[in-house]
Amino acid sequence: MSTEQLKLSNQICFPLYSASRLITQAYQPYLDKMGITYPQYLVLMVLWENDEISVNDVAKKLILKTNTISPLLQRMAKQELIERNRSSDDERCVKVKLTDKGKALEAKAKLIPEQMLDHLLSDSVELDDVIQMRHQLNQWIEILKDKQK
Amino acid sequence: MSTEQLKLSNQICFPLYSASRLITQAYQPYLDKMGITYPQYLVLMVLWENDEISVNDVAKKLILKTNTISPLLQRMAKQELIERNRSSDDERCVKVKLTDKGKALEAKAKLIPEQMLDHLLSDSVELDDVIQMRHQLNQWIEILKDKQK
DNA sequence: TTCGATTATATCGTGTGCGATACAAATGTA
DNA sequence: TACATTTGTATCGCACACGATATAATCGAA
Repeated sequence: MSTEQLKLSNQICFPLYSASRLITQAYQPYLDKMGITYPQYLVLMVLWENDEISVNDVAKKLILKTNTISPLLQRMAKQELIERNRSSDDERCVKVKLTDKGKALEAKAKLIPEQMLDHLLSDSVELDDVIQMRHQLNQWIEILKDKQK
Repeated sequence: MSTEQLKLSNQICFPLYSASRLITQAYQPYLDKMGITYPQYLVLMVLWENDEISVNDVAKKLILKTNTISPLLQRMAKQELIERNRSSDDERCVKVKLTDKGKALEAKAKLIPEQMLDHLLSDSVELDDVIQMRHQLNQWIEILKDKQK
């Protein structure tokens, strides 16, 4: 195996790590206007698609563990963006749903992607490149999720 | 602009965020054997290429701010992986270099990329795909770094 | 039916990331 | 030379991530 290939996994992990942070930073001005963080924005997106959903299912959709999601949802409940309620079916289960305040953010949030796209595209990174990358990343994520167990 | 395109920035940001975390998790077993974290591994890689380097220059190479790097380096100094010394040229400047213990990790660390590559490649994600993605990500990072200011 | 295993959530400790701020050393300029 | 500005580092507060652990509710097999 060549030295070039030996270094490749480092050379792909670091760009992923950096690009992820930089793009999240590019979201920040828009998220600041809404008073939320990027992980909180992800939770809101899940809840706009799912009326009522368990802590566990939010975690699965975001590929996070409940020990991350649980405090995150507690902070969002404190901000009155969501409501947390024990399920009557299964007393272990906590169901989460949007408050009116949480729902109200949807309109503002829906404008973010369009504004972001201007930041993300350029001469060297075009729409087709991004679509291709998304495809590769999603396949990769599926593989890595399986190995995670 | 189509709905598909409007959603694209979210659909690329989340995969980047998830893939970054999942790949870092895949590194974890190897890093655990060395008793370091992924950001600490990045610092070591910088120091294997640079004998003596300032806190600020480490930060620039890792695209992080000094308020992240500074405590990180302090923890690494406490583990005796590195030494921190005020520069005599410029008293504001703190120079960092590897200890023998830090240098000793290099041999073990150099084996990680080869082992990782097995985890990362598959039928659906081949070497060429990864090389292509790295290229795109690096171009993207340059653009986003400029906009960061 | 009982009791060990599993599941859903929460808590704790540690290590990042990052905005805001502080402070001393160096630099530039009148 | 004075003195405002810039630069390099550190500190503080907060919000993740995540491994380890705890606890209660549910499930499942003898």
